[in-house]
Amino acid sequence: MTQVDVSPPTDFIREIIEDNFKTNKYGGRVATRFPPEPNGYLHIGHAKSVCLNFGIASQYGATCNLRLDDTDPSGESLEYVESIIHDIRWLGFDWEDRLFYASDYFEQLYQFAVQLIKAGKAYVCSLSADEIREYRGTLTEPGRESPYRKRSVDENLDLFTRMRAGEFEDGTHVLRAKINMTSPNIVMRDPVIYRIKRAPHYRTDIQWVIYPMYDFAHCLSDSIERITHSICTLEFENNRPLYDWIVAQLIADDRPQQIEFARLNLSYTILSKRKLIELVEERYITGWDDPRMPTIAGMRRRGYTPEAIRNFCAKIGVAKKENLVDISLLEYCVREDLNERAPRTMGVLRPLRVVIDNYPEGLTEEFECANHPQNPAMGKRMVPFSKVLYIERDDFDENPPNKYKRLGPMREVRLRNSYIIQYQSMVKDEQTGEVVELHCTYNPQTRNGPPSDGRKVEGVIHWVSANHSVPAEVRLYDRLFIIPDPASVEDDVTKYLNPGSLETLASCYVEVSLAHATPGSRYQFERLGYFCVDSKDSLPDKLVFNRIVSLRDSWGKIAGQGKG
RNA sequence: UGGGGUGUCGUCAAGCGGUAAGACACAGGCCUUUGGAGCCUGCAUUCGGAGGUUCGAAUCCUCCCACCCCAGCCA
Repeated sequence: MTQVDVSPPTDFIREIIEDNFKTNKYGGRVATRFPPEPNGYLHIGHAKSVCLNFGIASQYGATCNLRLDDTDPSGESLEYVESIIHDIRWLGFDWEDRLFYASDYFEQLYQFAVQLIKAGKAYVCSLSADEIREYRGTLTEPGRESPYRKRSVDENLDLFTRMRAGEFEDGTHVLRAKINMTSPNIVMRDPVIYRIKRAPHYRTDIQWVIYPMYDFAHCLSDSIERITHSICTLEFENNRPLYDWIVAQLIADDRPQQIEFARLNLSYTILSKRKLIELVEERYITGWDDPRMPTIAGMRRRGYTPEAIRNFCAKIGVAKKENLVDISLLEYCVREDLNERAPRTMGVLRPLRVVIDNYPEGLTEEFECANHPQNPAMGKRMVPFSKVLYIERDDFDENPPNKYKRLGPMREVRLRNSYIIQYQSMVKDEQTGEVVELHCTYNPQTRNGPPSDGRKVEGVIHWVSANHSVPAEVRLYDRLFIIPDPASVEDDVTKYLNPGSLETLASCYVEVSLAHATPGSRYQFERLGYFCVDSKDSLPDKLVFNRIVSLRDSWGKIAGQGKG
């Protein structure tokens, strides 16, 4: 299978790395890391960062560590760690034996803090949280120095030791870096670097009651791991001076450099962990792996491939500009990949019964069908044909609109991989007027070609033999939100959830070859889209398919409204 | 009104002083037993705006404008 071309992407980060090679910074060494906090599932935005960090590592023959940034016990859990590990592996990346946890560094980090105190660069502040906020000043007014700022090194050491020993309640003391309360950058106004938090940590349990803050832990974790390029998102730009300050106090050489890039925003969805958690907890969707979710788990269950996601990440590029990537690009990448690898099959989602009047009663023919018309290597399968069939309701119209190429009164149409049939009559429900059955005739000569008189039959529709197909449930998914940029709404974003994001069709029929389709396997239902056997709900005797993505539908555009 | 960033096609995004890549989307057309796939064509005289430097500027300078981030003991 020819791999989608992913020519080595070039971006400003790789430029920096290559500049570093020229100046011999880090001695030609490159080391990156992907540092998620285990307080939620990874989503497509994380995938961008994963691809960036691991991609750079493999491109330069370097390493990328996986580091769980678990410095705040509230909200972090093993479940999230496991999901993160699983998702990154599934995406196709490997960190070998370099799985690290910030919590593994707690002792070292503590010692670094002691070092800072001894250097007179940190102090224990006993102001309340509210007071610290007041002293911090505002965006336009400078802050004021804490009355505790002048504590002696010995007193600070004593207090910090006792903080660790658990002598104090939450919030009574913090350790602060002594930098500059009048800095125009608020981050530099004596930032808190340690807080007391009597909460059990999912890994260290109750061993610690003080935890380092991100700004302190992250740069030093990077240093401990000898990371060279610490890539993070734009909102940390203000924190970079602090990153550099801490590292400058404590690390002798090969100090890591932080580089910020713009996080991914995807249209019609939301990539804020906080909001995603809300969707899960408030049950707006079924869980982190709901196929409508932009999470890796959700996309995996939906049927997206790692290749498609990686290719998407390569296509969107890396820059510093805030962006809103059109979700149609993701869908394009999914189709591009699935078009190559998904075997073709036939399935009827909204069945309409068709009786072939002149077809022998009780006869069953087996037609050999290509699994992939453009790729003979994918082989063939047998598809049974008989007198009673199901076709898609959409493929018959009592009053065909202009340009409609499918079946209608007095029309004929090609059954995909089979005969041309001709309309004879229809049966309607007396109550509703709904068409419930069609009667057609077939032309036995047209199995493998056009009618003998050379008539051209344009329409081709898919079908399934009523007695030889298997019932299935099909879940049709659509974008999660009805507005292009749900992330930008001020009020309750759940108001903009797409009520039609899931449509369940319980009475579908798929061809017999699918009877033993295994969970997670993907197929194209010809003319409809790509479908994946649901890995959670599908059973051998009750198949459930997720629609991964529809096929491009140029008729839907002409008709004005694409239907499932 | 402080500081830090960013502004190139509808959406991403190249471009790094020599006269606007590419992709998605969109619009036409060809082909077709998937209205799929594939193929072809079109799609920024202009780079947030205004000045300036230069033979030449999206790229350099000046001023202006817009948007994003920062006042968690979150990350």
